[in-house]
Amino acid sequence: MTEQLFADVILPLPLGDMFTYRIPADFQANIKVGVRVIVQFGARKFFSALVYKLHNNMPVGSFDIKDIDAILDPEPIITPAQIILWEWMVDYYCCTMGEVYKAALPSALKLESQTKVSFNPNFNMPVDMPGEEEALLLMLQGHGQANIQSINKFLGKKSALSTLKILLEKNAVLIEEKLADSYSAKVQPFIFLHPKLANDNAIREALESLKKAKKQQQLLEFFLAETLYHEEKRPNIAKKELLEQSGISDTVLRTLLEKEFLHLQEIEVGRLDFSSDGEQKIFDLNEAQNKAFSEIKQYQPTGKPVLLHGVTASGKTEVYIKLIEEQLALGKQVLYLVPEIGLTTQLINRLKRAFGDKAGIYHSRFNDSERVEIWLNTLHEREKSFEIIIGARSAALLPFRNLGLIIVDEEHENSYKQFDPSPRYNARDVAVVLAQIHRAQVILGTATPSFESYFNVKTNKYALVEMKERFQNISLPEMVIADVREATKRKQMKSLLTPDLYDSIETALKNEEQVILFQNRRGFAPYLQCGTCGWIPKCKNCDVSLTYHKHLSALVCHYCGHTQSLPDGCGECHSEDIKTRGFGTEKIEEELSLIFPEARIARMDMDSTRAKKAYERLIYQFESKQIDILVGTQMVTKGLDFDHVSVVGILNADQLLNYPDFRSFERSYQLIAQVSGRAGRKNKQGKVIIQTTQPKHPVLLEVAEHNFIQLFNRQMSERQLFKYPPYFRLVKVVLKHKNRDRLNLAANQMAAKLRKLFGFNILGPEYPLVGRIQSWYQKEIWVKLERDQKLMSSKKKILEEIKSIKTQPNNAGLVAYADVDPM
DNA sequence: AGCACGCCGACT
DNA sequence: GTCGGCGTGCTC
Repeated sequence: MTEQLFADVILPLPLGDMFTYRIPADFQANIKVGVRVIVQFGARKFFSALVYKLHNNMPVGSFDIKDIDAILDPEPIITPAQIILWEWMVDYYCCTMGEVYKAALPSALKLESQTKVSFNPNFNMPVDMPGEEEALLLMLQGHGQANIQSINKFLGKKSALSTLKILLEKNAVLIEEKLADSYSAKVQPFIFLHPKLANDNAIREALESLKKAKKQQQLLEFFLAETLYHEEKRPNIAKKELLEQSGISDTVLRTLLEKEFLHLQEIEVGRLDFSSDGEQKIFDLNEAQNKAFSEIKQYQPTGKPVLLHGVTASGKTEVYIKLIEEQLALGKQVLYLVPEIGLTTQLINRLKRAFGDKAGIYHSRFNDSERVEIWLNTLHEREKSFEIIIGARSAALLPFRNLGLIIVDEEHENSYKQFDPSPRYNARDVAVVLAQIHRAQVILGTATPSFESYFNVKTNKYALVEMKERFQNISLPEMVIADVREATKRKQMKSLLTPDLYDSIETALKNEEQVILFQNRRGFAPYLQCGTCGWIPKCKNCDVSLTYHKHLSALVCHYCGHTQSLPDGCGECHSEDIKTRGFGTEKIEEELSLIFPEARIARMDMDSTRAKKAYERLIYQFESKQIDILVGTQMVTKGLDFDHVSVVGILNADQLLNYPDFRSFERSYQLIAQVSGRAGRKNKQGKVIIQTTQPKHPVLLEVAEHNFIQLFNRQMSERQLFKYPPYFRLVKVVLKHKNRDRLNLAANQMAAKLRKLFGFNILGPEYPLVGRIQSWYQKEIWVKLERDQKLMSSKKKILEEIKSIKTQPNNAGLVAYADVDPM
């Protein structure tokens, strides 16, 4: 083999060009593609870069070639398959290798000179610590935290990264990210009986001693009734649950803990089983599931992605579990993608139960050590390694060595698409490419296919497997369209409810059944308005009206979070006649409590689930029937399985239909069908009431008839006519600037250039729905590209234009980027 | 993305 | 006379 003198490396920077370093002679035997190396970049910055290519072509140019400083890994930390995937992502999503590298690797694996380092307090310094390492550790112990520059200075080295790597492996130091989230969010306090009260006698004595402390006695008794003396005997109860259900305060509990009658312990919540359906071991598939299972298997040799279109509650998960089992038996890895980890607790618990510690969860908000562990686990075969990775978007970028199956659950979800920062990839589409590279099977599962995927079925790129019946004889819900305008005219509206919805809720409550109400807007009122002059309070940073949040008694911007107090009067005419307009979840909650004062009502939206575990608590309370009516935003549409929901109400379908976007009908259909799927219980048909002022709207009629095909076909002819996806590819060019005039100038210039290149297939420049966010003015230009061979070169041309506009004089401070397949 | 270099205004 | 504002260009 010829000597390999040079290495092209990937730097964790948004730079398009490759950078070449010389490999010193004594490194040449150990360097490999895919290992990390430390390189100096610029005058004083050091990075851990990734070796992309080895060669002996002297680069041309008038610069000095620097040496590689150190090799960090004995073996590659990425796979050849990943490099192929990254190359595809760079071309397809108009991003750089560096950006993909940054997005893919957990931060502990990409030390940068900016990284903050601190001493790990749990580390015991061994006696034989090498002098340099010991000195550094003592310094860190004293200073608390240090950045890499100061460590370099301290050690008198150009780069201390290799020393740090060793200390990191010894677990002696912590780096920044680890500090930020070192406590995993997975634990929750639980209350146990103290070991001192091991027998009935001791318990009796304890209760006796609390004679004078009524509250304490009550709480202890309540605890015993819920645990030891409960029919489903259990050893503990969640602290939150105990306090909420007993209605006794935290201080009383604390005294009992101090008296050592009770005992508190943090327990990992991930292992907990909230669901009421008990142990669900893997069981046999029913007929429909078996049919789907064997159909999917038939497509395995063809390499075609499978779209699994199964109505809500058709039991897709069981089919997945069976398919996963099979792959595991073959010794293959499985990737199970979910849209948002936080909202899929039920599913994760189920998979965890089925596969135990063979299943690992991966998510960008996970703490870093855990992410590194999963990364290495996925890469190397170990005695105990994760064979199934359940994760959101970024899990598609893990270093799979032997992938056999990818499942993309809820493939229609737009949270698979990353907005910001680059790479702006869609994990669903990345998964399809990844499967191709590994020759693995990929299944896109959903109850409401995205039109893109269904189009791919129609054009024979994907195979279709359908599950048309719901599990356990639950029939599809009855769909009712309720005319709000008519009811208003006849003065039949009860606040926000049509008579149809009101009656249904009343009946459900009477029968002790549950209700879900959906309104895709949080807060109390979307905006306030002056009744005299029409003035509307707006955000000072963004061009949007402020949403009124009653419980905060404040106005909140939903784009930047800016919060201000309520105005005393109109900002223009000083009239005091300020009215609320429209309604959000908060208002619905309030109005309902007036109409149904006896009902237990809860709200589920971004505001009410912000606290840790608040989401899980709500789900638990709803499942255990502590809540009668759940009011929520999109969140209530996500894969929750409830047993006692008989009525689902969509408060305002118009708001969905009238959203100004070419996908609004697709979205409306998906949202309505998904919430509707929550209605229906064993042997009883559920009911869905859609409130609208457009009762004859074709989309609503099609949703009501469960007629997906007709809706799809009608939309397809429109998309074709107006050159939208899936017939055309969209590239959104986004321009941002703090100065409005500069932005407009640049945007017009850009649009003119693009028109020269692509003619009429250009829309804009236009302000997006919100023309200014956090003091940045924004404009968008939409490019519609034909799906042909020129696609790649067209994207390259767009990128060149973006590059050229950014480097033009006066355009400093201009942010410009391309978003391929925007959502 | 950073960061150094460089060219014009307000200050001891 | 200098300090510092940020616009421009480079990093193997």
